[in-house]
Amino acid sequence: MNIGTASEKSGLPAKTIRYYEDIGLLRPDRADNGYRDYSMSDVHRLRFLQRSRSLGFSVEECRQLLSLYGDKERESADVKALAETKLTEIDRKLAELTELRNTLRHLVHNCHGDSRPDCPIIDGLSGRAQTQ
Amino acid sequence: MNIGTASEKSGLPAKTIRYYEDIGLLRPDRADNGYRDYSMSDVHRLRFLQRSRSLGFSVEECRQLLSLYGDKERESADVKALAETKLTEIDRKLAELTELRNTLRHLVHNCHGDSRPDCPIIDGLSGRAQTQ
DNA sequence: CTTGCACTTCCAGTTACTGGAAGCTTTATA
DNA sequence: TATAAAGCTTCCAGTAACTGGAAGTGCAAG
Repeated sequence: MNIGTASEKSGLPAKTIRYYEDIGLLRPDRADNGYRDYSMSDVHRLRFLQRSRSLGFSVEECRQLLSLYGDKERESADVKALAETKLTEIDRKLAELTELRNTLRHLVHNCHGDSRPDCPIIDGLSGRAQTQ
Repeated sequence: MNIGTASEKSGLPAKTIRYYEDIGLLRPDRADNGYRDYSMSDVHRLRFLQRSRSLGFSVEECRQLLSLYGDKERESADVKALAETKLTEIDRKLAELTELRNTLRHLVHNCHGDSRPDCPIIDGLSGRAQTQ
């Protein structure tokens, strides 16, 4: 499929898809007319990149995560260690997102726009306050 | 407190904290010697910025979220609409993170590094596959 | 009193895109 | 079949969000 279709299916702009190719994150085929030709597997990689980037992982972290798949030379222990490191990060992100959601929920339900100067919303937004 | 302490408490590099001041995200006091002087409220803002940036929100989105607090001119409906938009985004991010975690968990527990060529991990990593 | 570390500003470099020009290919319409 | 529009190509420049380093000042400890 052409880059436009891959863009639609992955949620990434065509520009970004070409950029990801430039930095070696995928290598689509080329058709006879010179157009890039994306497989479903390419689209899966792109969707994964779209997601993990939007969740705050760096491009290099995404590269590592992608290497968990399809890299036949990697040792099992190696793969597991990397995946477990990322799992810990993901769990932290989940906890932080949950807290952020709770705070915003509170804001929506309890604040009425009167902006009392003592509204402690910022404390919630910033997570458990460090008093020391 | 000085920028070094604010950096420790917020988890942001001093460089980044100065940058956030440059782009108008906070306005710490200045001591007589010219040093920036951060309050606990500043640190809360910084911690919030650290979190929401690492969770994939842009600086401009963070600016909006920060404006939910302390902007006494905003209308209640306005604040609620913004918060609710962000809540929807956060819920989507939560779902995506949860899926990503499940996929990595599966990888850690079920893949043994033998890299079967039909290992469907990439499908999981990329979310529900779009077959059409 | 001087060594060293933290702070200041300023400017240059990096990461990860993003926009636009110039040109070729394909597709839709007259 | 002509031709216009849309989609693709490369290349180069610009932006966002930092990040590193130089050059200089403040301050606390030995």
